[in-house]
Amino acid sequence: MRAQNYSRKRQAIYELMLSTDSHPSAEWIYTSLKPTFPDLSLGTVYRNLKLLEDNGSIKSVTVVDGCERYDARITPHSHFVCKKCGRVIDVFMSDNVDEIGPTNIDGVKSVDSYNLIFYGICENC
Amino acid sequence: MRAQNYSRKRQAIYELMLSTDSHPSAEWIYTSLKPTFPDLSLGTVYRNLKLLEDNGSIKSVTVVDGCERYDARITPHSHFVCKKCGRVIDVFMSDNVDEIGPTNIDGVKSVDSYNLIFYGICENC
DNA sequence: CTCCGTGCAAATACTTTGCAAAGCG
DNA sequence: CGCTTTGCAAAGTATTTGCACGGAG
Repeated sequence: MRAQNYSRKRQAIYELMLSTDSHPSAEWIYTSLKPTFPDLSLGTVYRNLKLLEDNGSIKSVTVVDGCERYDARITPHSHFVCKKCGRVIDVFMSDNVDEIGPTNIDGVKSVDSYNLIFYGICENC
Repeated sequence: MRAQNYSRKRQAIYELMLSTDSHPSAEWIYTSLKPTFPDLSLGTVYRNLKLLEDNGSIKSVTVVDGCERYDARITPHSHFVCKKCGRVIDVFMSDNVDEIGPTNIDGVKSVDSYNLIFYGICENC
């Protein structure tokens, strides 16, 4: 097991993820990088997204219209999803959210994360 | 447009949904009802779930391992998803959750719902 | 007769995977 | 050389849809 990130394409995917707050889908990344890497294939994007997710570099936010959406922002925050256009927007909340956290839940051994998503209409729609 | 729910199979699907708190997937419903309706088809289950969702009788909770999970409990509450076995458990919280609600979010016109999901390990795993 | 509801199978759509070739240390 | 990464195409999987038939009013 080596320290890894030494693939150009993986690097590019990750950097693109870091540079945007649009919570990209695999398709979006593919389309964005295709001009720069004409031989890029969609399979590679999927593989690398999964890999980056596994090593904790990015997170899966949610599935919008059947497409998985990712976020390179690791610090805990919530999201808003536009029900019309599918846009995903970061939502930062006062830390009172933490107070919701891990209450005792019947039938649950341990809680280690949560995901809070708001739904509605964005200002462009 | 008539008041409708007068299909036997739809009725059965809805009643099954009401009788369980396991947040079924289409497949689970299909398997459960197949003995009673040997000629039931998966397509019908999907069609009726969508229909019930559209008319507000049930709600989509989340997607676990690629499978959409539904809930006939309409009153607002949260969920816990076991990352190992995929079990979905209802979570009822003190109403301080409401306080999280619709804060002003940049780029958002209106918020009309939210979805809060906890992840962790359930007591069976 | 006219709709609604359904079985069945084919079609979608996103994602995963097998494999052989290319890259990198 | 050995291990990683990738393109490509095929396979997978959950879900949707077209169509013709069956049932209720």
